[in-house]
Amino acid sequence: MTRTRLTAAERSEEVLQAAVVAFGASGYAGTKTDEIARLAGVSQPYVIRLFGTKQQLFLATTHRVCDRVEEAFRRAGEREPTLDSLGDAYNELLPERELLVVLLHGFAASADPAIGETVRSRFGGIHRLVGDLTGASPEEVTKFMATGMLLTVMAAMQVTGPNPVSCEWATELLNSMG
Amino acid sequence: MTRTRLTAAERSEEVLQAAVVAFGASGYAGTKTDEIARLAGVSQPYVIRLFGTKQQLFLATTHRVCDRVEEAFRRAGEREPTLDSLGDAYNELLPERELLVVLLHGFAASADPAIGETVRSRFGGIHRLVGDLTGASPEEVTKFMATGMLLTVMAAMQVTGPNPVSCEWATELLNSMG
DNA sequence: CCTTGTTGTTATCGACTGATAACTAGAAGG
DNA sequence: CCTTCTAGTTATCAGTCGATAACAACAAGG
Repeated sequence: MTRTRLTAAERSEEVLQAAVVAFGASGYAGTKTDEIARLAGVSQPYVIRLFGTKQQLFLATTHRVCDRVEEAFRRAGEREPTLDSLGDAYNELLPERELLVVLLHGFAASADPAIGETVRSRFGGIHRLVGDLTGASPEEVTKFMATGMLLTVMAAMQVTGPNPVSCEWATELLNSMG
Repeated sequence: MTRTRLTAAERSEEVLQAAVVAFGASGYAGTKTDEIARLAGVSQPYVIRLFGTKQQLFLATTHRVCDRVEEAFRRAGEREPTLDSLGDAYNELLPERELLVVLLHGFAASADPAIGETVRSRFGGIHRLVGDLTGASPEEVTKFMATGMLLTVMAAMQVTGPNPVSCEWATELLNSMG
């Protein structure tokens, strides 16, 4: 078995995907760079060399996740510029549980100045994007964002997404979300 | 200055209050037991002896926070059994930012089995309590919980509560929450 | 073929951190 | 006063984890 050699950019991409999974599972402080390295199939020091520092890797991961959310929203907006359409798009992101949960971990880690600033900026950007794409009223956009946060929290608690823990209250919530 | 000697129960209470602040700031994995000890004015090994383990201390902290939320809801429900009344009660909890943010850190740390189970159970309990106290429809209760999660996330991002980071999108969200 | 640049590794450090053990000290009861 | 129980400490370990440094291996161009 010959190890495939990739360019630094290609390998960084693979590490980033591994980072989404790992950070999504255990958060910023709770994830070891070694775990990410194992998932990506490289050594731990190489992960550090590619991204400089664990914090920078987490920031890159956060940006990646936000990019994907915005991309999904934009695509949905092109198809049909309504909140329902964007909501469907968000729901289709849910199966990749780690993706959205990385967001939550970012919010939670806002006490770190660099993370806090990044997360505030990206969240604001998504909020604005939703309004711009749909032209919905501030009240409607707020309700949309609130529902999104509830869904994200439920994903973190593993009552939504793949292999959900069965919970009566969870099914009741999901049924009454419209 | 003579050190005041307290009973184990009294000291545990002080440590628990310190734990709310510390865990609220840095989360489960990101908080060191030594930091909690410093805040409580005792030595780090004593914190461990009082609670057995860092995880158990975190679980106790989560229970404490959920108890306080439920207590606030119950009190508000006695005064006036409406969602608006409970919403006001939640807003009055907001100034103690760490309190609600501990919740968020609990959700985020759900990958740990013990924490996940605890957090699911308590969240379900709060959801049920809100319905029981107000008699509101499932749709209304869901919207209430969603708004609560958005507020909690905003508290974590430090755009609500004391000394908020000023953000246009944050003020817009807060104004359109009814 | 050999030099050079880039991908990737192994070895290792140094700081941290939860937990344990052993000891100290204040209070209560006789 | 003395014993005993509990509150609390200091000292310290054992394992972790991010980061650095030095080296190895593969590819490409001359």
